Amino acid sequence: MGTIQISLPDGAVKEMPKGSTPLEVAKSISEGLARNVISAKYDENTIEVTTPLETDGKLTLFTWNNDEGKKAFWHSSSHVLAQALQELYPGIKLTIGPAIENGFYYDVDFGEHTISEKDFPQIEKRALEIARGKHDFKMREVSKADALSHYKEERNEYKVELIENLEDGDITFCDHSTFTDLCRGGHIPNTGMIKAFKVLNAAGAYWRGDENNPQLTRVYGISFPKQKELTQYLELLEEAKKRDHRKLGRELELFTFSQKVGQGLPLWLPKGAALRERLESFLKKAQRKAGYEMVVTPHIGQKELYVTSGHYAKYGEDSFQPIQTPKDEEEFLLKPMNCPHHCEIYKASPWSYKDLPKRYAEFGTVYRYEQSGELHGLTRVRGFTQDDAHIFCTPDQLASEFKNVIDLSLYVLSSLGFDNYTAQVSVRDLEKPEKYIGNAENWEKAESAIIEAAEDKGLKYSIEEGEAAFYGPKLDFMVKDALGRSWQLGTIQVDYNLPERFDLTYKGSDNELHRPIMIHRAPFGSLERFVAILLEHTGGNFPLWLIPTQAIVLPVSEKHENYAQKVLNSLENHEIRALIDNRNETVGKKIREAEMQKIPFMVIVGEREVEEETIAVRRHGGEDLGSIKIDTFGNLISTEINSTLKSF
RNA sequence: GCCGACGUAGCUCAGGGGUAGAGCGUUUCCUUGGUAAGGAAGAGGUCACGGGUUCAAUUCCCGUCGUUGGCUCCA
Repeated sequence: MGTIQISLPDGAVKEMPKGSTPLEVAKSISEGLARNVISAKYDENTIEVTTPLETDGKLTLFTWNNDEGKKAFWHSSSHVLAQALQELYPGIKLTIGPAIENGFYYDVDFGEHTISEKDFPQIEKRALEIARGKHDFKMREVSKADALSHYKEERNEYKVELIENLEDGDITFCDHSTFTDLCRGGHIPNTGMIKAFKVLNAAGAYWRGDENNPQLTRVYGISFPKQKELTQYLELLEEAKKRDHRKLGRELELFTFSQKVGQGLPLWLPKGAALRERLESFLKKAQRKAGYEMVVTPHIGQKELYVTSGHYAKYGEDSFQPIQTPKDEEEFLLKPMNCPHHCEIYKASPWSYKDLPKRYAEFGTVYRYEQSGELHGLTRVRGFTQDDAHIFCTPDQLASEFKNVIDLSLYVLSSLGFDNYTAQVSVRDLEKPEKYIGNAENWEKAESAIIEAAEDKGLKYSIEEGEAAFYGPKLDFMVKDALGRSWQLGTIQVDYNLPERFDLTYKGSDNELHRPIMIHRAPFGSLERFVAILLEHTGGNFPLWLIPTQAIVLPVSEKHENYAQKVLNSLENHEIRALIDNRNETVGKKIREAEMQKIPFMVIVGEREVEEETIAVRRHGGEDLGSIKIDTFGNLISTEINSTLKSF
């Protein structure tokens, strides 16, 4: 029996007997590692920790502290979930059960049976019993014919379909306890590592993600090596719920909805509207410096406008239906996009290459009939305002214009304290050309323009195939909400198609007419969604420059109201947005309520302050800044604002 | 749009076949209080809406609307 050379990530090379397992390698390093090792990778292949190693290679061992380790842990847990479900609900059909970012799920066809929250405890109980049995996960190779007959016997058409798409010789089953599942591999050594198990949710999910397919039940769960970690995770979820923008929006009186006005149509309350206005003027200022011009367009446009743009063919069916007028055959649409209007603005005059780029910006409110099941607070609504702009430029200008827009977008994100966004380049799906308009050559150009710009700016980005808009590829900035759901905020799109459809031209230096290229861009995306995500990120503690009320004056008693009023006026003269609370309540209560309203500064005035002509300042959270002069306070606020809000 | 859950006072929620309750908020009065809730009294509900079962429905059943967790979609 020979030996093999196993190299480890730290560069060390272990010589081990041929057929050693990753677990044995771990043991040779340390007992502790052997206890904690969950899964392994040999060269580029995910393997079991009990898989014998037969050749030289590079071994990586994973524990719970690696994402790969968690993935194996959760994927293994989904097998346990499946076994528990199969035992409790005989006759169900299992489909797929992957690990996800936080936990795992298993998609199951329950037939006539439905499950709901009431059933979770007994599923958890059974799953934990299985886990405690410390059953080993064992992989075995199965021929395609055997695999097919196994699942045909079970009358599981889903697994049969999966296997039919696999190559013979590349099919493995995984066994543990009495349970067998089609599986590619990547498991923990045995079920005993799973000490805590929670079924989180059950929801409908289409087979293979296609709404034309049957709907399965997706059972979500999460598991941990320690009970304490589950408890902590659940506490984290509870905390996240407190940052839900729908809850904070109500508490901070920013926005509301009315069934009478209509689903998905937000009503901005005065404080929310003031906040929006501030966001708008912030961006307008930056855009002015960046050479944008504001335009204004109406909320409706003739149907023909959207037939020209292609929006009608693509989205007409799923939109608010055309508005009729007294005149026969005249139809208007609520605008779902601003770009067609802006194209017509561009068309209003002839342009020379010397005039370009033209950058038309508008806070344009658009209406889309989003599916009812999609509506969600302010993040997905049917009427919303885009901080939209369209840049019309020559091919020569495209790269630098695109990069300037990236700069502007990053400026917006950083001014609002977003540092954990991801960039995503959305390109077309080459296998579904029917989803897109325009020719391949222009798509090619547009896609590479975006990727080059992203590279040039040193953005870390992922490429998402099939996520492009129907008229062009895009670069999106994605941010997660409190519950970990990812949302698109800013977007930048390159478009060769609308200029063609609207027959936009400019005269080049050769005295010939040329086609401009369009960049669609919105650094916030929509004001509604942006405010929602910002609320969840800040928990309502907005940056000082943005927050509706920066300070509240709290007189200690009614005797100090006159002075408090003077203080308020003075704060307003310092351009501090302040309120006064002169209700007949104790200071303690006023402070408590100001704290809950998340007002950054409480300005308390009583006997001492009247005499000394000062104010006692308390910061949100409790820090006492002591008695200071109003001018000092004014300086403190402006210094703080200037440190977060740089100019563009 | 699909699958599941939910809908009781402005908000958060309890209750349950015999037409309703708490806390906070609100109103009035007392109190003039120094860094996270001072006290008292009062007002406020077609129990989402529409049907059905029942002597009786807010409660049970069905439908509609809305909200919500997912799926699908997202110009």
